[in-house]
Amino acid sequence: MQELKGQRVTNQRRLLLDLIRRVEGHLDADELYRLAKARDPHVSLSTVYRSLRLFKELGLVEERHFIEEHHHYEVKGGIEHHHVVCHGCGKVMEFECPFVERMKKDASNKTGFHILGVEVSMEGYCDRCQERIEGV
Amino acid sequence: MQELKGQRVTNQRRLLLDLIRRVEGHLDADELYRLAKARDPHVSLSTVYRSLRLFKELGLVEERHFIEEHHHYEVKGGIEHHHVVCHGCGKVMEFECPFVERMKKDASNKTGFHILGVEVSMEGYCDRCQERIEGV
DNA sequence: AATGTTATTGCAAATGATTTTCAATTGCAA
DNA sequence: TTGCAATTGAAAATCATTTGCAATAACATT
Repeated sequence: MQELKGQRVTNQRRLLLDLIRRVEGHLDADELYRLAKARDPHVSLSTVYRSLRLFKELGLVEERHFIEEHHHYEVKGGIEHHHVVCHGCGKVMEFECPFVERMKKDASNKTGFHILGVEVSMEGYCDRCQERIEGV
Repeated sequence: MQELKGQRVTNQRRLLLDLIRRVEGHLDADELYRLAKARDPHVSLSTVYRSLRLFKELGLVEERHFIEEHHHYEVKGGIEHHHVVCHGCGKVMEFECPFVERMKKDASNKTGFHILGVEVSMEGYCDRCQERIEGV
């Protein structure tokens, strides 16, 4: 967005980005911190946050807002997908949504916004939790 | 979810729910606190949070997760709608989305989840901010 | 390889949002 | 009107994230 001069490729950044890429799924800052510390015991949590913000600004990772307070991060790129979160156990599943393009146009017409991103998040109960609750 | 015994109808709860209902839009906890304090100077912020949580659990209000850290709340009921948030000025607009039912079925088939809620949130730039940025 | 500049780091303290603790108060059923 | 449990306000605690600052490390230039 701004400040694109002289970013440096540091060990911690390499490590962190590598981890985010390797671990597929939806890491939060703390999980990433723990993983990173396992490999390099003196990375700091601040650096994790700072790097996440940088990666986000550079468009390398995306930030997700699920039910919880804290955020989750995943690599950008690949197929666009969306998320269902289970209220029972917190499980997150991804799915592709064939309607987003149409929704985008539709919403743009209705609101006058120039729309950059669409996030569809659903909540409910995963198959396992349905059984547990309904006692099938 | 649990504990549905003996809830009491107190002045502050009446006041808070009344405010949320009266003020249409997307209040956050702090705005609600300020509004409430204007009418009854000694409501506390804790009570605002406690009441919001209660209302949410009772299904009276819904919690929204926009770009910002803190949450926004709006009365449940009325027509189901979704949100676009402007990156430039933070403006939030609502729109109705004709695809949600289809999306819900589609996602349910794909993931096996029993889906209770769908939230479509879009981000971009509102008409005013588009002009400002593109210098039209 | 040695140097200087400047981005980056780690740590600790600061912040912002929300939750909890606890003693005092209040709603409500008896 | 009494009694008890639910609710409240105020302050402290917690959780997620950010920031200030002095020490360190990257990288371009000698």
